[in-house]
Amino acid sequence: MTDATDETGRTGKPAARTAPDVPAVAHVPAAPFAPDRLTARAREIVAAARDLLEESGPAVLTMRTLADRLGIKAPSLYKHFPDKHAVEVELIAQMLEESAAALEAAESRTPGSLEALAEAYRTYALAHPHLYCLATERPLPRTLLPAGLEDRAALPLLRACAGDRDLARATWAFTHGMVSLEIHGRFPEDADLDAAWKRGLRTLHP
Amino acid sequence: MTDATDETGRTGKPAARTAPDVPAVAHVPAAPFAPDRLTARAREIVAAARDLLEESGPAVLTMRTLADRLGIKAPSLYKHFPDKHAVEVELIAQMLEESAAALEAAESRTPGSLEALAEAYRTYALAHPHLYCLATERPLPRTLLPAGLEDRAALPLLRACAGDRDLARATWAFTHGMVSLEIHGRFPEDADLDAAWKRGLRTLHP
DNA sequence: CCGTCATGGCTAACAGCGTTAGCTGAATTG
DNA sequence: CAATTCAGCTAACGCTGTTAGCCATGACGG
Repeated sequence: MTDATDETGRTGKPAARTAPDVPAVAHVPAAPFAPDRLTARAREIVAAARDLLEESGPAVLTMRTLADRLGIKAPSLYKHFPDKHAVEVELIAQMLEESAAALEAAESRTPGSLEALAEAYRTYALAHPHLYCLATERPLPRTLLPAGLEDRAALPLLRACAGDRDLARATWAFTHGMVSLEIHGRFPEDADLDAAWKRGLRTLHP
Repeated sequence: MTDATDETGRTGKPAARTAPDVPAVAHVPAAPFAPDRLTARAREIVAAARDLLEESGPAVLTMRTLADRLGIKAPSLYKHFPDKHAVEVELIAQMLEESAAALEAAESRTPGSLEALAEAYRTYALAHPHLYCLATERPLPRTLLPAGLEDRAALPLLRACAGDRDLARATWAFTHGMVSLEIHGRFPEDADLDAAWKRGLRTLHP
């Protein structure tokens, strides 16, 4: 569990009195989401990286193939990012941002519905499996992410759980576990996953 | 989702009439578990690989460092395994075997207890996080694994769910999700994970 | 208008990765 | 004793992320 390269962060929040101190309204865009986070060229690079990742998987997302796709040479990428990890961080931020948006949309379509949130989560993850795994199968680079993004991604589910953090975490674990096992093909081929989803959601939210 | 290197397998079993056609007794060692699966030297190599992985993580598990630890040169490893993936497959098999054993032990200690199974699962995974991730975050190399091992690892939970496959899958997803998120430090630092585990297990098995 | 400087490309190179080819000495076997 | 297999070795290839250092372009201040 000692992987060295890690982030510890998670700034304060006064420790939370398990009761709902959760904002009741959705769509407060938590952080202003600085648009000058990246230069225009850097955004192009991230876009190309994302195409590459989603099309062909992480093994193909290489500084050289990435540069190729942009018509430049690999070392030039280092004029825009300090290292490969930094462009991966941007991809992780995109995934967080988009899945938060997907959850917020589901919430405003069907307020309070856990099923709607779960469906949105599953749909987004399965539509972007490589991106989902990239963002999910390593420690969160919290200190490098836009402020508030992690919380924003978590809030819709917490709201649907009426502020019950334990239930929200258990539900998140269930949905993440289903998606993760599904993406990696760990269920038997003939497994009825829709039924497993329904079963899990029904027992978690009776 | 097209990762090329994959295994499709999952040999037959006549499709299962959702009802418990599950063996009622534990500890039937499903497959004879051929001890000549590997030569003695190959087993030494796998043991060294495992030490390396568990001590220092996947980035350090390199053909060269592995050879170093054995006092030989990297190319010599290819006299014993066709490639690196083949030694990883052995590590995956070890993880499956050991976690199956841990679940079977918990089952025979406290028959029918989901809590006991979940605790055994969580304890094993957190004791071997790198191994757990290695075995879990890629498609199962089913065709290369000892026959019956995957099923054996799944059976205790299926028994505790009285043969209800949907419930067993939902529960597996929950436990895997909790462990995965915990290993990668995705929960807030101050999160009470014991409470989340209890909450999830209680609602899944009232 | 001209010098200065930042920007964003480039080539060459390094260390480390998985892996292959081909050699060699020791042990086993017919 | 000859032949063969085993298990090590060195050298090398193509790939990876990354660094150093060079050069053209364009913006800007005096």
